[in-house]
Amino acid sequence: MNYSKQREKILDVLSNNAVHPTAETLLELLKSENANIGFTTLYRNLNKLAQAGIIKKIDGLEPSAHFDHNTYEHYHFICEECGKVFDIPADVAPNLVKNTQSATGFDIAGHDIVFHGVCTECKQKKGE
Amino acid sequence: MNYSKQREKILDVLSNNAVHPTAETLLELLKSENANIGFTTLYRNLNKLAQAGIIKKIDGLEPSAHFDHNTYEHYHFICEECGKVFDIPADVAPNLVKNTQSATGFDIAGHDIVFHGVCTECKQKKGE
DNA sequence: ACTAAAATGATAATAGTTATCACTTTAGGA
DNA sequence: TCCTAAAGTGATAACTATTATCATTTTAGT
Repeated sequence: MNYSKQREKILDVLSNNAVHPTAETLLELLKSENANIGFTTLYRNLNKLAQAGIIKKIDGLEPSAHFDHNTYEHYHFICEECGKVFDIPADVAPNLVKNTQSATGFDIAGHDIVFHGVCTECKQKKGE
Repeated sequence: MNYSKQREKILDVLSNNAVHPTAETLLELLKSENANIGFTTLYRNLNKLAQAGIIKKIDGLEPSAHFDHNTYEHYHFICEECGKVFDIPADVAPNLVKNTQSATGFDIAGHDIVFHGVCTECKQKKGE
């Protein structure tokens, strides 16, 4: 990754504004500091930095929502190879809501855990 | 919520295809069963059913991604009132990845927990 | 059956993001 | 220091997933 003035500025603004901005918010922040960076460049650099592990991207891991007939509590795993979504039993995270509620004092209405990685089947295929 | 032929069919297909389909996949499934339901109707009903708690919507809870300079492990809480994102310490879910890995055998490359609800500040405002 | 409320679906619009591509910048030799 | 290939930029267009609009149809209770 070569140096670029723009990327440095983006990282700088991001470091000094740890408020989990969206790309849009970042664009405004950059503009207010007279750094007119095109949104293409912003998106490109955010993705590049996230891929390099320098920043973290918080999202649903996928653009489109999935729908589920099972409304009992459970979580999800999205396979990066085949794109399939698997159910994860809720007991992998016991007392999660209780712990979080007492740690923060927030009213928690709901939550989702999304894992991503490689499922058993695709793991085997890759090993072949 | 009044009865509708279309909604019944959507629920039917969803129940018999517990593979967490996206709206697009559902549309294809419906078409393959000769139920030509417009995508507007599909989206409307999926949202309606999710709101009624009959099905579950799996997504990132927000359309746009947020970026975070802190790459240490932590989770997120999105306030439904003010839209702010708060950090949640990782220790609310001890051994989460280990538990999930041993429960499934999948290779877990990463995960995210997103809580939603009402933050302390907005809770107070609502109480006033 | 009559009617108001609810639902449909075609069309258009929107949001957030990625693709394209001509131009510019960077970085490491010769 | 200058040359060049690789990397980066940014304007424009495109794309994907989803919601808004609204005339038409269906539902359900008198």
